[in-house]
Amino acid sequence: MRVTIYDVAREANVSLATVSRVLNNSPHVRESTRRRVQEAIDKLGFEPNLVASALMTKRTRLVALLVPDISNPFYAEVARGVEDAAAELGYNCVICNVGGDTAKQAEYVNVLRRKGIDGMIFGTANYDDKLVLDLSRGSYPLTLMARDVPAAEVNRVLVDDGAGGAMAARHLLELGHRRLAMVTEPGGIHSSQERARGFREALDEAARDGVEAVYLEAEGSDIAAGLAAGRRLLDMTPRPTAVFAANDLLAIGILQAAREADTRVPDDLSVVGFDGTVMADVTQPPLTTIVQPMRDMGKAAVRLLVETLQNGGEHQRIVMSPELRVAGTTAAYRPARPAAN
Amino acid sequence: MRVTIYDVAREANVSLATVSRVLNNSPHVRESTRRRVQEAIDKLGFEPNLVASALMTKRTRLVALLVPDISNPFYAEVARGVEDAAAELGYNCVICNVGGDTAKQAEYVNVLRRKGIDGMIFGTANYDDKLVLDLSRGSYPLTLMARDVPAAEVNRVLVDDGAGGAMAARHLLELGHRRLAMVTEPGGIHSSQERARGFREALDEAARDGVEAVYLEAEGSDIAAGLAAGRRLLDMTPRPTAVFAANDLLAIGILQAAREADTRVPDDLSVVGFDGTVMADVTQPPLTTIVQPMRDMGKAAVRLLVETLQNGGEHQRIVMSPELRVAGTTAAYRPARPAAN
DNA sequence: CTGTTAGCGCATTCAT
DNA sequence: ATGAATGCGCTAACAG
Repeated sequence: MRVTIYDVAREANVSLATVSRVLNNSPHVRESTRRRVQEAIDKLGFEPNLVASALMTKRTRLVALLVPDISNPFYAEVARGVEDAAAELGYNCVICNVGGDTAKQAEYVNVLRRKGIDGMIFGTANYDDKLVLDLSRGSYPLTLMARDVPAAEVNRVLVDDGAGGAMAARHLLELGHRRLAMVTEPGGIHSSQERARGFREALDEAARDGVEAVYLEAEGSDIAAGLAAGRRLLDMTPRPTAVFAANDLLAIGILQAAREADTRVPDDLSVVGFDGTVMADVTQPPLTTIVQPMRDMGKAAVRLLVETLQNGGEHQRIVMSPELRVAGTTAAYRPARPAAN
Repeated sequence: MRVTIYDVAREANVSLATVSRVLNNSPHVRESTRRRVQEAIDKLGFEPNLVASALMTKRTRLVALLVPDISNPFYAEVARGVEDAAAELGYNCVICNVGGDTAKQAEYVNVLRRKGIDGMIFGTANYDDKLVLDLSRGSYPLTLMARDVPAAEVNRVLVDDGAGGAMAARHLLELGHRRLAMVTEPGGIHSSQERARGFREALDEAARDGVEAVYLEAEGSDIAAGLAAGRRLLDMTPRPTAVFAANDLLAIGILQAAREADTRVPDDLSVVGFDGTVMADVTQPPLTTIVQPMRDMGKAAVRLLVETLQNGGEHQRIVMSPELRVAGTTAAYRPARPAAN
């Protein structure tokens, strides 16, 4: 970056301002001068310094994506959508793994703002996230992604978790299951609670014919937590014949627990997951799951954010619909089970 | 970002220069003035604008990571390492999905440079990548990651693919397999070829007792390509008793082909993958694979890059060792197979 | 349509 | 140890 706008101006016998106008496609430039300037640009191989430009315009065309962990397939898929849409719109995307650490997250946000990042997508936020509320009050451009903070004035891209839970419930009921279980994520993860609510309500609607349901809270959100929860589940008497897990990883853990216990899936236990990550496709049998449109969610998040950046305007809220993908881990309830082995 | 260094200077009754010195921890500031300035900073809630700073210093403390696809678990894991190490060193990380498109990649790089990105990590590069060579000649700070461009003067973090291939070969030989296959990625993917070379050489060393090996080139690098290759493989007569796939996804595809054909793994066919992504853990049985230290590779890549950014100096080359992780898809060759079903 | 004049917010000489 | 002056490379009024 050595040749500057000034060099171009001299080469083309015009002023800085004219070069700048050409660069920014201002309509107020005669075609012949535009060409002359363009030639000078090409000849000198001039490439505008966007840092200098950002200092004036206050826009870096950089957005940030904050996620708990980019190596988690769900967030990786979302990130793919975010980056794709950002690139399409002329933005680049800064990625941040914030884990669960609130202080770390605040520090990240602070540095990013000072670096001139135009706006952020939060793939992680608590229900009453102070940081989000502060940024929202300062009207810093934000999109929340798969996590809501009801009190904040920001864009949102959500998935109808309740509807997803209901889909799982109805699927299992239709297969004839009457003794059901759900494994939820620990603590106050809002989306997990919503999935449970939808599941419960759908069961309640159908409760006329003696449906029982038990709810287990896992001790984490990963495969190991699913395995532990699965073991507890399989020890229960009477044992549920079908289980809905709040995410795919938990479901996969439950599959492992079933294998340990020589419980056949789906013959002796039906399992439904949530997310539809690539992991669901490689289990054996492939996991029946409630699919979130991860990539599209990422794209939508960027589009809302950029819309806010460029046009301001009202904050938008997009609620996407999950979808049941029936694969190999669910089957009709069979009252009379053949002896195994 | 409304309060500037100038406001602080007035508040503390000093000049801009002094405030700047305090901000940059210059030793030439009296302790009492430093404190006075610091108080003014705190009182006003001043936060330095890093864009302005970058315009002077030419350093944004932003690095970019270019990968084919962040939703690919291998790159997601690498990205996790990159971002972690970057954060630790005070850098942020811009992520870019460049797919296989050379022109798109060049365009990305161009914009990133103009945005002042300090250096880049290439998780994708051809053997004689023109872009990498150009950047290298312009002495733009670069680290190549899992892909080499021999002629370039840049940092590198590589994995000993040849050694990995050899590990796979020796593992299978030790299990008594004598009729082997390898499924490679298509075209000129250097790492895949190296894995094949290591595999072949290890077999050659042991060739005294009649080892046969066949090499299949898959038509892609994903599960579908593995499935197709697996079908071809299982149709061969005599059929190989063990197969080494150039990556986990291909291996998973082969597992699926085996299932289709009622070929039991590992009883009737042993399968070894390469990478050690999370996907390898959730197949049934879990995939025996050659593990790359993905996260550490990402961290090392950043460290080399930042080292170059801060101290210049010689370009470094780190070669990491892969590791055999024996799981459930490999077993001893059994000449007399019991009738199945 | 084009040129002149000011900055954006900070770092960095060079004096003192 | 501190201050005054200058400029990083560009955009944005405001004239003309």
